[in-house]
Amino acid sequence: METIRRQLAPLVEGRTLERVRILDARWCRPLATSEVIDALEGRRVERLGRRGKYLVWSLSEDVHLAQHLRMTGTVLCDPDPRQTHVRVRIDFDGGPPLAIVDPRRFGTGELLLGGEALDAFFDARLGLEPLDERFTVEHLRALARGRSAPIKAFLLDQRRMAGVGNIYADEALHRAGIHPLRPTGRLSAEQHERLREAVIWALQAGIEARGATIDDFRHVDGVWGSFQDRFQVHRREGEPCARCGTTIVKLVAAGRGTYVCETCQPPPQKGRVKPRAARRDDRSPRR
DNA sequence: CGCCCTGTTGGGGA
DNA sequence: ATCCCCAACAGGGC
Repeated sequence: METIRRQLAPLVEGRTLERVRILDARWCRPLATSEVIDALEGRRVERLGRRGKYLVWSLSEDVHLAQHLRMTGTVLCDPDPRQTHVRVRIDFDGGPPLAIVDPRRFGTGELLLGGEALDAFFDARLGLEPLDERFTVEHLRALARGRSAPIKAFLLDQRRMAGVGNIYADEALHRAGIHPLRPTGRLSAEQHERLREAVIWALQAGIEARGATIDDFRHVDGVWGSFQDRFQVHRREGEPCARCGTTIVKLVAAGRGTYVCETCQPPPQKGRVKPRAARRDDRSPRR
């Protein structure tokens, strides 16, 4: 399987889930597998969509399934019977069956009854997507104001902006010339502008490298590798920075392996922090 | 061969 | 608000 809109959606939209087998009880926790199966079987797929890193199955009678593939999940169409790590199997009223395959078993499927429950689920988890036209520099600055967390943690927090993963964060920070450990709230206005541009650039570069669209997932056999070749810093420890030649180093930020050119991305000052007078316009940031 | 570390993610508890 | 660890497995280095 390659994509949501282009391949998977045409395959499943309009079809009825005839039989759903959940082979891994953890997939739909905390609900029981029987509960989820009962809610899904016999319903028609109205639309297969995407929100952030979630794949969203919208079924008849306003029933929704928010599926996340996490690290190692894939959706396979008409899988080999010997396929390992099959966690969910779906048979339709016609067309090939689907298998949700996930060696590491991090993937999840959340049953959401009604559009309100669906929106509440995502409102609690996802911010605007960087490619959303509403994601302006002003929006970014408002989100960043007053935050002390490292900018990399900020980028990875899906509640602030949705859809940016570890690789995109590294690539964007390198392009913007910002060190991943810089405190989010201390970036200049110009850095916010550069960062916004860089995140959008990184997402579009990834999309283009795979010949994909924004609604496509990365779980495509053989396509992921071609994207890796384009990384500027991610997983390039010990290699020279393409821009300045400095050796790329690896560190940990936000609990994730993080790659950086410390010439292009100057580290924040270490040691004690200078005491700062309280700022006048210290309004509490939204939410 | 075994042990240890790492990882395309997100949540819960400290 | 932030940080750390955890989920469960495969693959690579030693």
